[in-house]
Amino acid sequence: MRKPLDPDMFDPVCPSELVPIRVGDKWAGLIIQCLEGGPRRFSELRIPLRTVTPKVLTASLRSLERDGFVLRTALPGPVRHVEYRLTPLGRSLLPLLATARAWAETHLDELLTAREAADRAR
Amino acid sequence: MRKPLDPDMFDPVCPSELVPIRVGDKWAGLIIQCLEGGPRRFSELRIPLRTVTPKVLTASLRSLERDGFVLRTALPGPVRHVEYRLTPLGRSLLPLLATARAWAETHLDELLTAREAADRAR
DNA sequence: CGGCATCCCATAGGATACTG
DNA sequence: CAGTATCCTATGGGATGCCG
Repeated sequence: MRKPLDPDMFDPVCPSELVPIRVGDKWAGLIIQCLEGGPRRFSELRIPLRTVTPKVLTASLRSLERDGFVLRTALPGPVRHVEYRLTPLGRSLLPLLATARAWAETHLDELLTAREAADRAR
Repeated sequence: MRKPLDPDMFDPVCPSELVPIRVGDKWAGLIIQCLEGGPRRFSELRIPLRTVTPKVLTASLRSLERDGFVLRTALPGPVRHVEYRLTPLGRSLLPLLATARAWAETHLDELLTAREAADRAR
């Protein structure tokens, strides 16, 4: 049984781009949280990540793999099947990502308000 | 009495660039931690931040100000004097930055080891 | 299915020099 | 002192199309 992913995180209405906290590159944080519930395949990752292109997703996964956050496993068989899973090191980032999410939930609108006011003032 | 800053944070031997956690732009996290101990002037910030150029420091401070993390105050008087201080919103990032630092202290060498191994394998 | 090859562009950020 | 002004480049990331 796989843990469902928080839908808000990928909601274009609340783009993570506005959150001034990033883990790795643009997609790494989301990827790691996608993998929290267990291994995922390449195309499974593309679904919640909607707008990510294969090239960029590959690059991000390779980077995560290189730094020991993610383990890539190509399963044998007639059909091609590749799995990505978190390593313990990758899992060590989960509390941080949860904290970042919590920060965003309680403070992001303050940021937005301040930005709006600053932009209106000039 | 101003709280001394952690020297390791700015040590080129442990460049924060390797830490896959960023708050805002390249310098924002360091700036915020520089301001933790109280208001600082422009040129005071340049000292721990050693390699930052004035242009980039200005840009980062403007961005932090725009988003309500930092308050800029130009004090009156014959000599020019500008102070930067954290707002409550800016302070709300401090626990996050502390967590990031803690992560780096306990896991950064794992990352480095994994990266080294991955680079040697290819 | 799980990518890679190619092209392209915007932006971040650094170097250097100058100023009110 | 606290910035601006210019210029320059690296790279992150997107678009598109092809492949075993």
